[in-house]
Amino acid sequence: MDAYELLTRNAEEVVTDEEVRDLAEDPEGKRAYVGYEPSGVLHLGHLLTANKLIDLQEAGVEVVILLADAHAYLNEKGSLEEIRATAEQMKAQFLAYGLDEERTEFVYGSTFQFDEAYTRDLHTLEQATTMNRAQRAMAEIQGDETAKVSHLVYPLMQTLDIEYLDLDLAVGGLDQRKVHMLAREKLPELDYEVRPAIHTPILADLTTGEGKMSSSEGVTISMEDSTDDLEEKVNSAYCPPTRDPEPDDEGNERENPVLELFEYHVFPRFDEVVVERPEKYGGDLTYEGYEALAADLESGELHPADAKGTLATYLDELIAPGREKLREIRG
RNA sequence: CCGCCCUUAGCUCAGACUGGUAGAGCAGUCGACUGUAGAUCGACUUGCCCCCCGUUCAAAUCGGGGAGGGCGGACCA
Repeated sequence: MDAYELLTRNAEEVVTDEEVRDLAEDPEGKRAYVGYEPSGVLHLGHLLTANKLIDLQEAGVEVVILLADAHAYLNEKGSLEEIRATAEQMKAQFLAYGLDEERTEFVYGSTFQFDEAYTRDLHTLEQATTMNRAQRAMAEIQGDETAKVSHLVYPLMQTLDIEYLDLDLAVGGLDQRKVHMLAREKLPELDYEVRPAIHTPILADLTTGEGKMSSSEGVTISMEDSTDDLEEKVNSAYCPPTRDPEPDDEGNERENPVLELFEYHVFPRFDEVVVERPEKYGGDLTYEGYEALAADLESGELHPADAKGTLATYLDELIAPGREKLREIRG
């Protein structure tokens, strides 16, 4: 797989394609980042962007993971001390998941975001940004909480992080899109360079196929899940035998979350997927890519129940090292 | 600083005027049906009624105080 393909595969959006093509010409030594609010337990949402980071490393790009302790503080996730403790757990889980320790730089936001130069730039950016714009950028991240001044500062800091971490590329879920667009617009106003962004999709809710998987309620698969938890959660997933399900009665678009998990979590990490099936149902099946599996589900060759069992097995394998790490950390 | 409105189940809200220890829809859980899930049937669960004090035989409801949230307070009309 060539560098451009590694950078863009499974991406929902690439901004801009020309800039990323340029980057792919000579990826060695270039720097890309994702910022995460520290969390004690990684879930599939984190792992989806981590998959992209693994792709980037394979293409020769240096990866920076911003452990965004100051951002989490702004977002009222606890004291800086508490936040840093969970950040350490997060770091350990990322490495267990498969990020290359030699090529991954973990940076605490608080180590540079309180510096004088940064703070001055932040205030300049505050002058250059309307409240309306900052709030719109933050809306996806903020959720239902009442808007505070901290919520307006939050995306402005993300904008500056891209400059201060000396990056060539910003990576994030599609929920980060407005923040990255704000950054692309504002960085030149401070005489800094524009950087491209790559956005991963937001996967559908497991049980309904609608909306987002980790939208507050809903079932989330995380590093904490036992093998049994995984089986139970995957088994209860919405899974019609098709890749584009009909909208529900209220007209909401639906995806097939089981197929999405195969596409975005399983196939990027495994060259071959084996469906173990009793003779009664036709015996084992082997897939080397997502398309073939999706086509078989669509045709009826692969029954959803067998797809689910297989999915749970592979997700379990992906999560196992992180789960073990968590167990160690917690004693 | 001043004024008005809101706070009841996980969510959206009814009930308050005319005190009698709470309801609906959605969600959720469990069965039936499908070799998955959903849909569809059938059953079930859910509450410091924001907090404190007071009135009362009795307070979600009335009175006082407080907290959290929303909105308004130039000019013109």
